Amino acid sequence: MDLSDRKLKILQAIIRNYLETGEPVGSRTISKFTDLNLSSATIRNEMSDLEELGLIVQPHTSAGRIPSDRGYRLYVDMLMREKQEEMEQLQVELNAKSQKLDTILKEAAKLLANNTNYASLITTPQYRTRRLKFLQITQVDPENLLAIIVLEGNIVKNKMVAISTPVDADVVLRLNLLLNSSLQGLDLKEINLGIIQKIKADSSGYGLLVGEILDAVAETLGEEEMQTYTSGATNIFKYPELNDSEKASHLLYALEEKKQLTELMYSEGDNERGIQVYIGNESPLEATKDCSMVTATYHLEDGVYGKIGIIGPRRMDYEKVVQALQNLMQELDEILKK
Amino acid sequence: MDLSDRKLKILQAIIRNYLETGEPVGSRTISKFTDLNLSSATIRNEMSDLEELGLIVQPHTSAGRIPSDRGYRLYVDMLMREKQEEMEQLQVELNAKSQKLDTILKEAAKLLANNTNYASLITTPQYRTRRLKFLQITQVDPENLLAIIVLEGNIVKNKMVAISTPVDADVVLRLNLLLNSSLQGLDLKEINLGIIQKIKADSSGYGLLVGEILDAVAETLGEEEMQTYTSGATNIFKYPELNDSEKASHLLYALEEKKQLTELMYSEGDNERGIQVYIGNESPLEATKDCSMVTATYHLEDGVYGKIGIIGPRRMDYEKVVQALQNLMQELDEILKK
DNA sequence: TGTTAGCACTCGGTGAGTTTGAGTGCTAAT
DNA sequence: ATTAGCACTCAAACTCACCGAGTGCTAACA
Repeated sequence: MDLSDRKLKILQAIIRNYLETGEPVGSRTISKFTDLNLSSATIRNEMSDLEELGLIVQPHTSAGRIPSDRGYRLYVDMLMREKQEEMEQLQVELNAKSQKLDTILKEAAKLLANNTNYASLITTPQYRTRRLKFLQITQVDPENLLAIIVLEGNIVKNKMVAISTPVDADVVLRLNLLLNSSLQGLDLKEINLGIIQKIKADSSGYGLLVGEILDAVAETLGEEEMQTYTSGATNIFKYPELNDSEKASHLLYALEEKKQLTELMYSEGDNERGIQVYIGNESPLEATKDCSMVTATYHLEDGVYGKIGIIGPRRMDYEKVVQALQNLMQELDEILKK
Repeated sequence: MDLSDRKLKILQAIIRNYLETGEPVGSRTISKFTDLNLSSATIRNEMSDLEELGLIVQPHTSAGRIPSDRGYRLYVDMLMREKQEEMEQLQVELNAKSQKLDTILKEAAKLLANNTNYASLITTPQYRTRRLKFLQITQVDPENLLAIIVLEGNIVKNKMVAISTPVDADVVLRLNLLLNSSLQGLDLKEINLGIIQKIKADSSGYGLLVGEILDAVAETLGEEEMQTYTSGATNIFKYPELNDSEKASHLLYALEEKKQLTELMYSEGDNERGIQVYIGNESPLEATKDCSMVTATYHLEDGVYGKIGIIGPRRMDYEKVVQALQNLMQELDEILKK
């Protein structure tokens, strides 16, 4: 049996209708809904075929049909191919008043959630490959030094270092010189034990102090602080099929914990550019078995990227979501590249 | 009609029992449950009185009784008075490995939620009255200066300032001297327009540059970035009486938005030290009409404080919650004062 | 006078039986 | 190849009787 054009049209009609109503859709509905001018009986025959092909299922005998995961998949794939060119803008407007990255990201998540009525999540970008621009040690008070670390792209981190013995100003000055000349321009990965040993050796006399500081710096840099922000978690209550306490609770828990979802978003290695769609059981995550998830990647500059995702019911308006994601990605790119 | 000791005991028994089961409790249960050795009939009479006093209510004729908001209130007040002295420790152990305030606070919220099985929230402390310890300007690259601001208590903030014209090293040095001598030791409130004008006047020649920097500094300090972290939001699904989508959705939305809840926590002005309890409709917030909320204040040092709160069902184990809050406050005090 | 036993009454919850209606599959006619 | 017609299915909604926990009241009791 083959997938005639008519069958595809019927499948599409079934999915569209189901997206709207959330109810199983019957032959009569389709017969009226489409412009194919076919009777419900004919539709029934076709539906029977579609079911045999595994694209739609009946929740129980004598109920209408709903799309299966495979059905959605086909639909999404079709969509993606079609919508490649036409691009009606969906208004997504990031207000970049604040320069702070995390504020922008949080706002982006919120925007996305509000625009789509699904839950959204977004991660901070990964800086693994950034180079150290410079490093500055300052004496704050007799017991504390402040280490300020500036990375390429003007990412600033700081760390208070409690020191065991007071030092005076010119030592701090020399420390700065030493550390900067040794570390400047290095990749975070390159600042490893070897280098640290070498610096300690070079620092005639201040070995202990230098050690303390380097440890602190390494620790600060090591804090891989990828964060994930979520928004619109409560949107899921808008969809009756997720709105039972069992499912909602699991899903919300996953959104609160974020860890698993974040991992999932980063797991699809190859597909770094472009949009990834998980439909129902395609997701390895228990909590999202009854949902669909659409993820995308935004790019800051070469090699530095973060992820955006949307979670909603299986009957998600994939068209709109993909649209919204693309717009947002574009806007993020613009703002972040400044 | 008076509140005899016996009535109090019965009320207490009713509440205790209801806290456990979540079901309306009947006279027979109390008759067995307490050591008063009274028949159910007697209990019924007493319960009838308690109902007349507005301390308990029947959800419908021929059902057991459940505590009213007033009943809970009485119970909580009794509890608070009694438990003033005895203090069995509840294990609350903050792992202070990271020095970063927000990490500690997030962990505190999580801990609290896990220990109590309710939802928790915590705000970052307010620094309004902190003094400027010192300020440092560093040249990062030809177009950018980095302003680092250290406040009392070693709170570090930083801000990148894009400058219109490049400057050389000794100008930066003089800037540092000027700004520090003018601003050091000042309260954030004291750094106002007047002072800024005066500094600009003093900065013969660099007026424009100084202006840019001061604006940036003021902006950074002005960013009153009180944040609220929540945890354990999904715990509310554990309580059937909150576990209907209408209520849960509202509550979770409030927890996601945080704004209203934060305002509420800070609204009780006078009660700055100590623990505040809102039972059901006592709260002005629509979203928590079916919940109880217990809030407490933790103190960093004079005048600097933040809030912790717990949200759960009306039948919250107030005893445990108050206990947990007190322990956590104590622990926070210790860690944060370092 | 306070406590108790007994009894009639109330009402939410449960479960069995019934009805309804949307939807299907099959067959025969077009 | 399409359609009209019809018998069949089954979840959802509704009805109804019954159960039992719990009450209020009254009368008896210590």
